[in-house]
Amino acid sequence: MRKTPRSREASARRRRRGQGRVSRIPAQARPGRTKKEQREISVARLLEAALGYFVTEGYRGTTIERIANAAGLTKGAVYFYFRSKAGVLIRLLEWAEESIIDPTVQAIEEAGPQATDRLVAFMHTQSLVTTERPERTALSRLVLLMSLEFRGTDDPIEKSLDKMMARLDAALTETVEMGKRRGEFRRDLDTRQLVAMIMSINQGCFLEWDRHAGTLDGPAFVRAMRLMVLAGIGAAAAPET
Amino acid sequence: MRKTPRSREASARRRRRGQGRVSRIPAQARPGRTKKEQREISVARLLEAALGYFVTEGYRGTTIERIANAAGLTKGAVYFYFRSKAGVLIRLLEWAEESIIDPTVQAIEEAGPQATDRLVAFMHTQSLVTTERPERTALSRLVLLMSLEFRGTDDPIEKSLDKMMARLDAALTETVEMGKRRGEFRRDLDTRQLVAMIMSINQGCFLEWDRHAGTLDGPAFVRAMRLMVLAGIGAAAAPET
Amino acid sequence: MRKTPRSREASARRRRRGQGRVSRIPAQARPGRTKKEQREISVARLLEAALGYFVTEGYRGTTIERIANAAGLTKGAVYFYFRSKAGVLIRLLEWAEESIIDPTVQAIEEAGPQATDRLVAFMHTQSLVTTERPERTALSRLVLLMSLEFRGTDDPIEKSLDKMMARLDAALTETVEMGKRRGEFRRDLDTRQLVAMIMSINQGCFLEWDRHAGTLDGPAFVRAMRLMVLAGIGAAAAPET
Amino acid sequence: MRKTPRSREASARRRRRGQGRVSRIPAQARPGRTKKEQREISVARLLEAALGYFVTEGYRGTTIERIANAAGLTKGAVYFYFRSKAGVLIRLLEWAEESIIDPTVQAIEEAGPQATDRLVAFMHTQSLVTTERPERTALSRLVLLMSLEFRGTDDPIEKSLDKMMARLDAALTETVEMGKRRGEFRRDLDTRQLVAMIMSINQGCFLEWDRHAGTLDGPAFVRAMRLMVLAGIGAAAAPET
DNA sequence: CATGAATGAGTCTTCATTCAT
DNA sequence: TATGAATGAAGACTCATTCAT
Repeated sequence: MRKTPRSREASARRRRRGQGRVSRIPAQARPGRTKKEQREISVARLLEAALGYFVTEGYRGTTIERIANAAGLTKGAVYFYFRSKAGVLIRLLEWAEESIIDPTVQAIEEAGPQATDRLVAFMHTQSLVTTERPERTALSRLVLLMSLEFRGTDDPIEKSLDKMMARLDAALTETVEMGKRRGEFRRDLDTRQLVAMIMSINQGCFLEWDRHAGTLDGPAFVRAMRLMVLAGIGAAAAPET
Repeated sequence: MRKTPRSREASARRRRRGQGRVSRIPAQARPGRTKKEQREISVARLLEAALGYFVTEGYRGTTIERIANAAGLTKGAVYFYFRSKAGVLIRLLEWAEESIIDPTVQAIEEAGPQATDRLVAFMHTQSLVTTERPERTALSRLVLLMSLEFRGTDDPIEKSLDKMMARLDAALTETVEMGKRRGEFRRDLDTRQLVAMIMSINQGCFLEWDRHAGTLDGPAFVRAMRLMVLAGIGAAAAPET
Repeated sequence: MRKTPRSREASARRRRRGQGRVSRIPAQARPGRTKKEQREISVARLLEAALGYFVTEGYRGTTIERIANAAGLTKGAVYFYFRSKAGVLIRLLEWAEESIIDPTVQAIEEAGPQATDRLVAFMHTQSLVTTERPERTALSRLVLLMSLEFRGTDDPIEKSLDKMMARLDAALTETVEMGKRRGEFRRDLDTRQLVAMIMSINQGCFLEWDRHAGTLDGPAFVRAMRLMVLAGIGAAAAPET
Repeated sequence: MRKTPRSREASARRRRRGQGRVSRIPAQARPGRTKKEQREISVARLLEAALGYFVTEGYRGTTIERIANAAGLTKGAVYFYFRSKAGVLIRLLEWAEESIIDPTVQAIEEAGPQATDRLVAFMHTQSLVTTERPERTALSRLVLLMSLEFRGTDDPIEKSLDKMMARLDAALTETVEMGKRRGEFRRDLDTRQLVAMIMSINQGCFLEWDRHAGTLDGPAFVRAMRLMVLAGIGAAAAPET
């Protein structure tokens, strides 16, 4: 029993002396593309592959080689496009900030005048479940998972993750304060606690969703989440028992 | 001169380890202890050290050597007491099952006749925050974190983790069903979704608590959580907006 | 400062290995070689080094590092070319099958019509002593030695070794039966025993040859062996005393 | 696939924290024995266990712990009775010298006046197969196997093994010379070669016997060996073909 | 643009050996 | 007489990273 987290799959040994190699069309062999196009395609494939592995096997659990192979390239190519393994994650995190955090913050700001609407906007843009753009869900998960994996690491990556989370905290804090002012949200709980609770539920739902991988009814789950949060935070909420 | 088939001459073994490590009194040198006592002390220290690292650096991120050193022992000692690195985790998980899952399930069963009481009992025994027995919090966190790290691993550890989670699921499912029957809980949401939500909040709170490491007011946070869950799940919950 | 989940900072890696090892020109630095050539050279060197150590120090007694160093490479290179330590042996065994067993079986089949000729062919192709292609002797020795070292191991290597030996057994059995039919060989001994005896002498001679490492006169020894076997197995053999 | 020569049997993990330990009557607990008796019993058990493992798994392949456990004792006990692992082998080798080499040399000297008788005596005392005193066979095998394993080791053990072999060589040399003088043995082969051949056959037979573990008819095999050697070495031996 | 060879630090694990009790 | 705790030096194997082509 020397296995463990995504252990040394026999698969990785497919390598050998290059005889039985899975027929893999070398990325550069594809015809009729400018270098720039090729570059973009390769980078995109690499990032997608990395994203897929990082959110399922973790950062440490993913080897550069697996990423490269999944993208139809070799290890060296990763170093051609990225400074290092961390560099890949950093790029992914930048992508997450652009496509998750920015839109979320923006959606909150652009939502109607009611705090409740803003809260709903927050939950929806987090895209817990989405079939249209699956990589968005993966990116959300990435932020959550990497926060966990890099917690207490003192790594620049931790900082940048913290920064992203802080942006969400800030947007939510503003929303909660507005909600309280407007009488939409309960006032018996500290703003800080309320924000923490919203984030808790949001993140917790990601975890649960993953845990039941596929056996949970997506739309129903999202609806349940929305109802729970609104009921829990609402002004109408039952007084302490 | 090669001795006995490539032997480890005892001769040349002059402790060359002392590169500044904390001066460490060899554990066995401590006087006046029976072997049984010594064993218990060492195992306990090792488990505590492992627990501490596993929940902060992750399983993969923790080396056997660090665990050993933190316990004032050497790598070899870990292998004297445990079969392998996984063996350490397994023992920790057994401990978690005994001291977290068992009491939680029991507390739910022994709580008053009301489903609400049972739900509160669940939340309290999960002991998100506790000063009395800090290792209980760590053990809860361990279960959560390891579930993440071993997800999709096909490792026996994953199975045992799943089993533990399933026990909580089962206890909560029963409670939710009772609550619905008795009119305590809302009926507009599927039991499965409700249970998933409770678990989500529970787990999400762990995450948030960690994330704000110490800057959150414990009791207030726990109270917020309780209020949120009760409001969200309660019969009095506001109908869908 | 802990970087990327417990990362191997490239930074601090200043070759601190140079503890007097033979000055070793990094293999890849050698100029003017295509990758294919380089690969072949490295694999060949590695296999030769491994063969040399395996037959003198045994499989267990040989470390990957020694093999690598003897080939002017580092441990990592061995794992670049072979799956594992066992993988090196397996490749060596394949080589042995091709260059020892195959030719031996073929030589027996192609030898003249007389069983005696076939037997002589068997002994000669086993190449107990040969100056032309010294690695053939080493490979023969390897098969013998590894059979011993892996005996009762339940390792796939044991199986493949058994298979090789079985091929020799089969070829000899056929030869002995033919010899008996044609009246060339004695009939007072069971075929099975006769075959076992031929193998015994063959293997025993390897052992003795090794034991007297160089102090025995090669050609004379081989001649003695041939005479012994022929006299012992011959039809003219003296009846039991 | 990280196994190999008698690899890390799961069995060795039977250890654990002493719960499921196989019920093992502690050697020292047996009543009504003087210390001297106990000593002798323990040493004997240890030596037998070591012998059994050394000849099946090899010296390197045998751990002190396995020896101890097989003898119903613990590792420490081995160090109580023997200086080291090598010490165990040395004692075993002394035993082999006493019970194999000495009797063999003596039997040769005491055999009748004919060289042939002496040669037969040599082969018989080597006791390739014997049911009466199985440890004699094991000890013979030990000498052969350890010669192989320690070959080229520069270890004192190698020297002592060489010494033992040299005694057999000497006795055989004398016998062969006598046989040539008396016209019993062929004179067309150098004495050295003849002696080497006899040793070869003797050792080769051990190997073959082991290889066919049990599927060979013992008495018939021994008889075949005797016939082969006598025919091969005899004066009546067929002239070179 | 990308590959393949090679490196070496790091990590798990094994095992002979020591020693207090 | 013997045990159990503990050590530490290997040794197998992994993987991020470098570099010539």
